[in-house]
Parts: sequence; structure tokens; C-alpha cells
Amino acid sequence: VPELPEVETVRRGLQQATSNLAIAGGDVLLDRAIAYPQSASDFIAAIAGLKVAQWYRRGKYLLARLDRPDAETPDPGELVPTPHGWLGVHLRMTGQLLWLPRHTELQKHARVRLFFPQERELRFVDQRTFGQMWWIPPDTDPAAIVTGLQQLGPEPFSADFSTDYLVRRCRNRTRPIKNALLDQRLVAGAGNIYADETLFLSRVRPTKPCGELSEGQIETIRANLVKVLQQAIAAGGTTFSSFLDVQGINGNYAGMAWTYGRAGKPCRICGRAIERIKLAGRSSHFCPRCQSL
DNA sequence: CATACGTCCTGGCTGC
DNA sequence: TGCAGCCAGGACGTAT
Repeated sequence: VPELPEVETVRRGLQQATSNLAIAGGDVLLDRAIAYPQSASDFIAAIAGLKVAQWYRRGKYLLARLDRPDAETPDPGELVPTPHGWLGVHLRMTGQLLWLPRHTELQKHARVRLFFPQERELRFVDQRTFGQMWWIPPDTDPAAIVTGLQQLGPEPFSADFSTDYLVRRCRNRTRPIKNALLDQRLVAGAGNIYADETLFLSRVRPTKPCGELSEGQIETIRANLVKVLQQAIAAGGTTFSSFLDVQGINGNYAGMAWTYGRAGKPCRICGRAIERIKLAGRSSHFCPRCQSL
């Protein structure tokens, strides 16, 4: 399941592989994978002939700034309207972007192909078909098309994601802290794996109501989320999932989940069996002894 | 406004 | 061996 560190790993790979290369054309194998425009052929026609100038990440969204092939490499900027539009991607559950030789045999779950020079191809493979791609037209705010960007909370590494901010957003709230961490409006990029790991390191139960956390606990959770995400990025994404980077390589995040996917197994600290409960429709894993706060 | 829940989807796994 | 049923979960729409 690609969360922020996996998406960032993909962004870096895309930047390396495709920046300043022109999109020669493409093929949409599953129309549903194109969220905008409605017609898959319009999508391909819109981006064909433009070059990928720069890849950005916002939460778990990827955005490529498009440009004319003869344009200078633009300065890195913000996600703002540009004269040649954007290409947006969300991998959701099982999406993969693979940089392949064009003749590579089509995977069963290949959904979209984007052709590049020298017989290279960026291929979107997605078993569960939740992943999506958008074309953002010229001079249009990406958030007007990729509506999920509108409500997205602060990036975890930004100054906006401060303890003060989190304390304010937790005050008088009753929902479990685990649910809050998964809410992309609160903070962008966390998912089930890193939320569970963050709460383990913070010694806080996933069920703990936000409003009952002390300021110290909130600061601990904030700092641990940042740490967990940074370490996972440094490792090139997680091993425990089907995640692949653009070169088809699995991540290297130590294979060292404290609790995620370890229900019934002994806690790596105290030996007690890791418990699994359902929160916000997902599995939450925690150690009943270590996470007593 | 805050919170909860059903929905989309495919394939792997479990248990009978 | 076959197969029904459950599980995985990001984000969105709707209900309370």
C-alpha cells in the first residue's frame, strides 16, 4: 500500500527517468483509470507531444508539470496553473508506475501506457483498479480537477504541521487518534502502516480519543510520525507490501514493523501478543502492554 | 461541524 | 478439490 514514503520514492524515480522527456503517445487499457477528462483518447491527445518538466508530490498525489518540448527546464515551483497543464496520478491501493522497455510483455493488470523516446514506456499497473490519472488543462488550478487536493492537510515535514496545529485540531475531538492520523485533512500522507508504527513508538493506544491526549503526547506522536516517514523515505519505501519503485525494486524499510501485520505475534519489546482491532474500517495493530497510554 | 460507515475492486487465504 | 466467504484499504459520498 503506497503511503507518503512510497509515493515519494516513486516521485524520485520518475524524476530521474522521465524529466525533460517528451510523451510520444500512449494507450489506455482501462478507461476507468482516467479520472479526467472523460474520454481516454482525449487524455492521450492532450498530453501527447508535451514533455515532463518536473514531478511533484502532495500527500499521496503525484503531479507532473508539463511543458513544451523546446522549453527550458523550469524552476521548481508550486502546484499552480501553468501554460501547459499537469499530469496527476494517485496509486491508491495497488497502483504501480513502472519504467520499462516498450516491448515488455503486458502485465495482467496493466491499465495505462505512456510512450517515451528510445522505446521506453511509463506503465501504470494496478490490480485493484482504484488508482487514477488526471490531465489538468493549461492555466487551471490542479485542485479544480484533482479535487482531493482541496481539503488536503499540511505536509508532515512542513512548518504548518506543528504541535500547536495538532493540539488545536485534537482539542474537544472524540474520535480515536488512529482515525485522525488516517484523515488526510488533518495531515497529508499517512496510511495504515505508518499510523500503527507511529502510535507504537508513541506508546499510545490507537483507540485513544484525540481530546484526551496531553500536549506532550501529541508532540510525541507528531515527532514520531515525522521520524517514521523520514526513515521510510531514506530506505526507499516499505518492504512489507507489494510496493515497487519505478525500476520494479521493492523498498528496504528494514522489514521491521513493530506491530503492522503482526497480530498474535510477540511484541518485539515485551513479548505480549500484538492485538488487532477494527478502527475506521481498517485493521489496527497494537501492543496492549507497551501502548498503555 | 464532527463523526461514522458503505462503496468501489481483485485476488489470496481460510474453512468446510 | 471446489467454492463460498472474508479480508486487504484510500478516498469519497452520504447519513446521522
